[in-house]
Amino acid sequence: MNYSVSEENYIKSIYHLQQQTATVTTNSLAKELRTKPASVTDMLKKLQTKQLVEYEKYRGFKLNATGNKIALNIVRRHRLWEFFLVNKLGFEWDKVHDIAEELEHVSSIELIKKLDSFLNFPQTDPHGDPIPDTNGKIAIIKQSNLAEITTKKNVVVSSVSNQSPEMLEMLKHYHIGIGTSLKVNKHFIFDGSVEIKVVQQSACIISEQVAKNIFVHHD
Amino acid sequence: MNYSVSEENYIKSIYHLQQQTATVTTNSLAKELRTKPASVTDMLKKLQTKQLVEYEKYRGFKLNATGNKIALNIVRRHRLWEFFLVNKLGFEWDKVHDIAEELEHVSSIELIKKLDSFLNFPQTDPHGDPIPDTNGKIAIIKQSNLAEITTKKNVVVSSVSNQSPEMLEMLKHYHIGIGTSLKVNKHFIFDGSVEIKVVQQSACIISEQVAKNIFVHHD
DNA sequence: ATATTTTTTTAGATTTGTCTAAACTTTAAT
DNA sequence: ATTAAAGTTTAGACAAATCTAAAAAAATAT
Repeated sequence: MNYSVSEENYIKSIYHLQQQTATVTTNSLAKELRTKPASVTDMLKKLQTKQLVEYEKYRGFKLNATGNKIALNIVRRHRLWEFFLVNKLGFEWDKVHDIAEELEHVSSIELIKKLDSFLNFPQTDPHGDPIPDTNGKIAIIKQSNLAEITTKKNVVVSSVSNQSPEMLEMLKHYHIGIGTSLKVNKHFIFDGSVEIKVVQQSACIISEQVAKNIFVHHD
Repeated sequence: MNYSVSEENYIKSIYHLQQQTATVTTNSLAKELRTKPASVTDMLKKLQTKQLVEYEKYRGFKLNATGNKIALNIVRRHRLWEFFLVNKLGFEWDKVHDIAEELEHVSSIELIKKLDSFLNFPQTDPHGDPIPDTNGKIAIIKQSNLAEITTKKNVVVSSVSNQSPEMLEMLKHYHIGIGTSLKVNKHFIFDGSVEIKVVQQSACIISEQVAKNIFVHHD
């Protein structure tokens, strides 16, 4: 089965919202897609008749198994393209989202297969998010952010949840990227700021807001 | 100014048809786009109000300077993607057209700039067709096909006009590709077939039909 | 428990791109 | 020069995706 660009965008957005709340509301989806609630209702009826969502009037909705698989396929394409854009074309990671958003809808299966192989089967995209495999299997990387982690342990940056240019600028300044090793020295209770020590850099302090956006796993 | 996928397809098709006849007819464009003449008329009115074509009722139409520039930009994107698909992802040249047809509509200017650079600024696509530059300048490669060329000269295959799997199969069999050096030994008047000698291969005879589709330039 | 606010859905309209069938031009044939 | 055929345009309809405004349902506040 083939889906329109619009349908794919809805499916993908529902998927992303479900990562936070199991069931998604009309309003939240409208906001995510920068559209109006009425449009969401319309499209949801369509997705329901196509048997991709479970939907009950006024009650919210969620993807069923089929919908989930499709979503993961779109996410796969998106993240492979992001990897390509950053690692082959030399884009900064804060510039690739919108372009990948267009590329992900190109429908050739063979294309994605060959792209994957060309990129050498990457496991995560440039922001550290895992790339689902062909069957829609996605690695669950259990990770904690720098605000909640216990001190004195060596950790590796696995992903960054805020991908804005402003965040990228900060991270560059601190010499932090995906894969960077660092250690948390101390949490300051007063404002929640955190002192960290990036390898080969002198220790520095980051605000709680920044700390919450940097996710790490134990090496 | 930004154009819809549909508008871009019309512009590109008009451009291609104009290579053969200076002014394009409704029917021929409908055939090219696999749509109905009525739809063509509708879209042409739109392109006219957008000032991209010169159009007179019942009289055919052609791109104006603006339309031409836009067309060349689309052709540029298409051919760069074809080059990428063949030379980076390892597609056979007969499989890339439809995929490039989708990729060409991705709108980021920066993307094409970086892709061009990543591909090392190729001058021609995998079929030997020249890639227009950013300003819409396109090299006019004067070329002749093997049916019309005078014998005994060393020539280099510059492009192939029929890009079907069947043609690719033949060319592979004869060890002919873009850039292959060969010599025409003899034209047979009876059926128009041509004896050629590909470097490092023994001489062979190709039909007139094949000969007409292989274009060469003098080395 | 009732009233108010928020959220969601419906009804009806709009835009884009397409189509069919009928009308109209142009071209070709006698 | 008429007629027939071919090509083109118009008129009106349709599907997809969106919107606004009004109605309906659910959540919240008094």
